[in-house]
Amino acid sequence: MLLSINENDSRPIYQQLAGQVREQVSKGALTPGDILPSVRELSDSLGVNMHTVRRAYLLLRDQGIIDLRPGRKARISRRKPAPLTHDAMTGIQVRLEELVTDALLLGISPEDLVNMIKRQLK
Amino acid sequence: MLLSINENDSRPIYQQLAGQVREQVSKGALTPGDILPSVRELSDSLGVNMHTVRRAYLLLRDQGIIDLRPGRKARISRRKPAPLTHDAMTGIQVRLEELVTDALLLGISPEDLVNMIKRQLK
DNA sequence: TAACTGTTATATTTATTATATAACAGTGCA
DNA sequence: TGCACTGTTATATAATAAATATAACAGTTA
Repeated sequence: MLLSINENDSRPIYQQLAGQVREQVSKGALTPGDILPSVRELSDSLGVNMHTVRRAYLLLRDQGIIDLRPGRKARISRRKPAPLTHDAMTGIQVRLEELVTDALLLGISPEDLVNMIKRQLK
Repeated sequence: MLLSINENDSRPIYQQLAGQVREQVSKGALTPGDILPSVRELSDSLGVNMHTVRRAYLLLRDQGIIDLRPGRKARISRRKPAPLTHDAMTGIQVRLEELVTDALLLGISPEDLVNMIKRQLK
């Protein structure tokens, strides 16, 4: 398990943590049944509040990524992730379009962007 | 001129508006010398506060996209876009990272994003 | 001049993020 | 059976960002 906080990332801590778990699940580094650190354990090691970690876990639970049960540690869920809504899809689409055009304005080609995405996965 | 607010876009209004102007400049729908709506005009038509629109204009001015002079309407700048700075590059990088993880949180894989970029080029 | 323009100033509201403390209830192990 | 862990709930507080509300000032233009 590798979870960390990036100061240069403008997103809130709980979103970073949830994103990292989601990413490791999609990579296969975390598989169904795997146990996550407890909220207190992780918040202590990261130096953040318990509720900040918990919020990440709640987000992951709502997205069907993990299972939470009182008294037990969080586990990667065996359930299938919730289906994607149309609104959520178009929101991402719009942002991607603007990112591509902004990058073009700066002299970054779409190919560069694709490479940046791939580099991000390593 | 077509500027609008997308409820499905999680970014603040002023960032959406600035992004739309940048996009139209890169597409050629707006060219140097073109006049933007006044802050009051645009804020009235969008149903938002004057200062929200102004904030978008200030952002665009700082990016060298538009010229602002007291008493005159905002115009698309004739100046050349600033050369690609390290900060601009990391800005794109950060936005891309945010977009990728936001997409991941929604269940959109990085491969899907790559396909969306490629589809956008056709 | 009059009606527009961007600009500055101040203050308030709202929502989000993160923290701080405390207690409660379920789980699992020695 | 205890006891130390677990998630859970509750409350409250602080800091920040985003957006609004009002008002006034100064430059531009018809």
